[in-house]
Amino acid sequence: MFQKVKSPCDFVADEHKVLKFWQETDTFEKLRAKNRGQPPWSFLDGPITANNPMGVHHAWGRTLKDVFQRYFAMTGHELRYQNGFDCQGLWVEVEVEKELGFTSKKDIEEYGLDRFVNKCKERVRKYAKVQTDQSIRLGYWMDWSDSYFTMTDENNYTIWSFLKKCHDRGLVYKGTDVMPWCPRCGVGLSQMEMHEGYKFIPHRAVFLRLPLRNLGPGKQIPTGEKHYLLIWTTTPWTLTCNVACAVSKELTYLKVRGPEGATYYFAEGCLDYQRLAEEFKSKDWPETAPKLATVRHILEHHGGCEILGKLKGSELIGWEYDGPFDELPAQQDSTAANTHRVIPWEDVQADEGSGIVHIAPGCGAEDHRLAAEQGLIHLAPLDESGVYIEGFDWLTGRNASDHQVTTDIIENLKSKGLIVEVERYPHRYPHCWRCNTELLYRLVDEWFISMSWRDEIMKVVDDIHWIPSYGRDREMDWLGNMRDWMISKKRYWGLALPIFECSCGHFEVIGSRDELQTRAVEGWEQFDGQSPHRPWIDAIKIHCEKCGQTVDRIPDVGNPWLDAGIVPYSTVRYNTDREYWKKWIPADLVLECFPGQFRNWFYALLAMSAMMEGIAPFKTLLGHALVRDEQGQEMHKSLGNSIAFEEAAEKMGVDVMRWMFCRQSPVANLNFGYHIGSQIRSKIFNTFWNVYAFFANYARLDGFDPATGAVPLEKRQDIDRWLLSRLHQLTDLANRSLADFDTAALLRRVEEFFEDLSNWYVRRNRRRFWRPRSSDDTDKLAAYQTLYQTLTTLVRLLAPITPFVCETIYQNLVRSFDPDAPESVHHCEYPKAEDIPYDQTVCEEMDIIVAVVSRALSLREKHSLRVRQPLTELIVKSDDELTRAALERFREQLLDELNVKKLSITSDLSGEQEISLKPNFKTLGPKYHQDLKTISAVLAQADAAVIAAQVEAGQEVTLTEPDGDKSWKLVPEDILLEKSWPKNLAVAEPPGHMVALNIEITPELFCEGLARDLVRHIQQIRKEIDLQIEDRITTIYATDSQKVTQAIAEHSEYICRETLCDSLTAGSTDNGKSITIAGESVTLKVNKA
RNA sequence: GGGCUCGUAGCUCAGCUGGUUAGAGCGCGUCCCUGAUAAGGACGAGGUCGAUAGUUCGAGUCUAUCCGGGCCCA
Repeated sequence: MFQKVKSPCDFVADEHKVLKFWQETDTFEKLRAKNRGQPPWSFLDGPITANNPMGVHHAWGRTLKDVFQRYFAMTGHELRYQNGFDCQGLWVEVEVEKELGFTSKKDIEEYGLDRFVNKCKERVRKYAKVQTDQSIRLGYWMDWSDSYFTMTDENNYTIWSFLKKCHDRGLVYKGTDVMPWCPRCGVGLSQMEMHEGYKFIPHRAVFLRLPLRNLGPGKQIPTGEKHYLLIWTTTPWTLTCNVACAVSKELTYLKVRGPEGATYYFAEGCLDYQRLAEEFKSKDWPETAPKLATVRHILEHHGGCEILGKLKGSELIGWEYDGPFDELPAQQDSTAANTHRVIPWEDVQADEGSGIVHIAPGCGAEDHRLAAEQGLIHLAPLDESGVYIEGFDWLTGRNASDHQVTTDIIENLKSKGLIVEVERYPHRYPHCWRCNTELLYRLVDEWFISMSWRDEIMKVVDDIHWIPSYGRDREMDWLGNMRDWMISKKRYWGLALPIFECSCGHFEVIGSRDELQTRAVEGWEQFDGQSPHRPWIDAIKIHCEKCGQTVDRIPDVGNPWLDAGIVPYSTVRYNTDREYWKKWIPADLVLECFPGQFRNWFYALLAMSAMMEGIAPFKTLLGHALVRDEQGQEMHKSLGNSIAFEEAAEKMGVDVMRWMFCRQSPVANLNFGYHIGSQIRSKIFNTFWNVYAFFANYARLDGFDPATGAVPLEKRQDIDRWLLSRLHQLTDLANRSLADFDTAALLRRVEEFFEDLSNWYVRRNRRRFWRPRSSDDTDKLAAYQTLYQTLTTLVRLLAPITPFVCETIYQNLVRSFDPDAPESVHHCEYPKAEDIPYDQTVCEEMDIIVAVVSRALSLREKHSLRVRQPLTELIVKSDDELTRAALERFREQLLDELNVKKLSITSDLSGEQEISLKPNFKTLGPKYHQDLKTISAVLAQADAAVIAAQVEAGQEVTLTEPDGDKSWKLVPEDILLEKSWPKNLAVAEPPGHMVALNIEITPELFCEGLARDLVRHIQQIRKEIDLQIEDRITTIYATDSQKVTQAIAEHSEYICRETLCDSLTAGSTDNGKSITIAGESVTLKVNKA
């Protein structure tokens, strides 16, 4: 027996009940047991950073992961269900530092590396637990006792083996690069970290002039003349390390007589370039910065700007000049001071600045690269804290980020006569996302993996099915453009890079713990028993195989994407059980948030797997976009628009949340919020639930038994076959879309299906369920069985998407009757289309019926005819065989739905039209002059149908004066036909089905309409006084209306039958309800019988 | 500067390999329906489908160029 179903449903409360049910009955474990030994379906989870509670944005990916895992479980596959936690890296360090109130690396070192690293591990474990609990709440079915952690020994040592492979191929090297550096934290920042901290702020920028020593080798400057390169920079502190100036060979440069009558060189395009003109208009422009002047204005302001000539950039190459700080020991000792010259660089533009770019290879990433190409000297001026090192004279010991230093540098340049202009220049400048310090660019030694073998990685990209397909192009673009992989980070909590570098220049990479033990000559005792992390591993020393010296490990830790990239190996028993590994890798699916991962996880996965085995470690990659707030703004805690996962789960329910994620196209950002959530709940969930409640409650009253033999299809109604056909189509689509990882396509169709189910099938068939109990009511049984099959199929079909509500319904509809049925809906087989009957014609015909109904309702609407008012006739014009068949088949449905007495189908409606004839005065006038009046009169009297037929046939029309003998021969153009529909006919013209409704209301029809109105109001009163569906009543009415009295007299039997009324009598209606129906007043009093 | 992507109603978005009259939800207005309904339905207003050119019998859809937004790389 079904449990009574309450409506509306408290979905959130039910979710908690289901969670408890799953836990108490070990549903998940039983599912795994059931599928053990089935063909594998392999999902590889990208590790989530276990550093904070997960947010609603994580729930998107996790929902999709769960959906596909559940689908493949229901289609009979064995799965691994392994979740992953990302553990190591600066993210965690930063949070632990915050917890401990640390502000610098020094604080960590003083606190003790071992304690600090243990704190990091602790934090990871803590948030792994939090995220696990949150995921369980989401309904994410994973083996939570078996999550992998990237900080495990297995993970770290497997990375070692990867690094060793790289080293064996000669790909590991120590290099120097200029990177953004936080002088306060003493650490370089990766590109990703940079994103957080850009701010639009003004800095002092300078135009300065550098005196030319010559105009190329052997070309002296004429005696008495002064020639200058005009250059511009926003970072005056880097001028100390200038070694060259770059120009574009293609650009045109000007030779200009400028301030002090000297000659200046700069790019032509810069002369009148409107610098930051757009930005100046924006709201972000800092008040402290005035509008920028053009180069022409600056020069004119300082003494003139007279163009002397033009030359190609290529002509400037090789010119030598005096650097701005040649007197510094660093410049002298490195010989940079003697080598300042103009070099070519294709990236130089003629817009901002002067088109001549100051190059300081130790202070800028691009400068550094250019210098490497051109063999320039590097000057690296800063130490870890951003302080000038030895060799910079008066600057040594001072901090480059100190604004006073900038001031002093500018003063120094002024005193040398090199400054042309100082300005406040607003630009987007990176800041440390942790401490807000302005970043500097600093030359540092780091460890790299050469990407000279990138073609090997690119080769596996095409073994992957990318969803969306442009993912492939994005990844290829990255692989083609990426630079060597910087794998080191000068921090504490992370992979210990197994690199031992000897002072003799030789370095080795250790590939395993065993190898480390074999090679260790010192420190093994301290290390043994610890995880391979700092500081314990730092104790180990080996002997250099070249020179025999005792060697330390380099202190750096690894790039965290190494940790995540190795998981297709480290977590799938690559090192211990190769058969097992082969069973699960390549994985069938990887599913992550797209942005960022092309250069992060996807890249690391592909690169590492290409190196390890030369394969792509997964077959399909599904990427999804970002979660935004309801307005489409990024969610930020600081903006107050972010929604915590728990809050959303308890407020909207996770099934609703999952629906929201699944109906979204993964390509587009998702606008997440409660309005959208409640819309989904009311539109989707309430509809589904109400159909279910309707079914269950009536089935319960009627004692419907699902085990009763099925009514044969041919004995069911067409509308039953139609609903099942729709269900067949939906099931077919569901299998195809889920196998294609396309939930959005499925849910759009499910939403349409709910519409069909609720607003058509149930609405149209309500009366079949209401009929009193009788043992041989096959039609009623057919209705129950049809709806039962539909609902029990739906819960299985939607179980992967909304596992909670489907479980609730399944338990009541299936398990309450059949204890042998699978214990959970998630143990069921996924529905198959071929198990559900399909009749294409009935679907097509129903579409026609719905369209005709819509047109007819529209006619009622236009003529203000409520549907309760019966009408005599509906006429549909159609020559189409299918349409005619549809109308015949669903004749009764149409009559009932539209409340009309009769349906006529015709191939020609024009016979209904009234035709009137009008003389065409324009053509008749010139021909008949004074007869015109008579002709008009005769025409008005004539048989319009006959004449119209002649006119339409293009025939001549003869008009004869009735009482005279005059006649006229008119050509068709002389007569204008005006067609109109008779007053009693409302007609919907094409396009669309042509439908006519007879809108004449006879007194009998009016009475009948009143009776229906009365029924409606009595039903409303029943509801208001809280009667049960099966309660009987007595009704008393009072009215002055003749028409109402008549309606009741004529239709009392009908009214009583519909309202379960035992007596309907006129009388006193104290406390009755007064209503107005069709303009007539009546008071009703209803009592329980 | 290069790569990718997006541009459809006031807002959020559908629109498959080109094919009748470009759709839905929300919002707005006017009605209607309701013993499954904290619901629902109909109608209306609201669109140069970013622009231009091309291919085609036919372009929201394909091509090119441009404009605008986003992401990535430089």
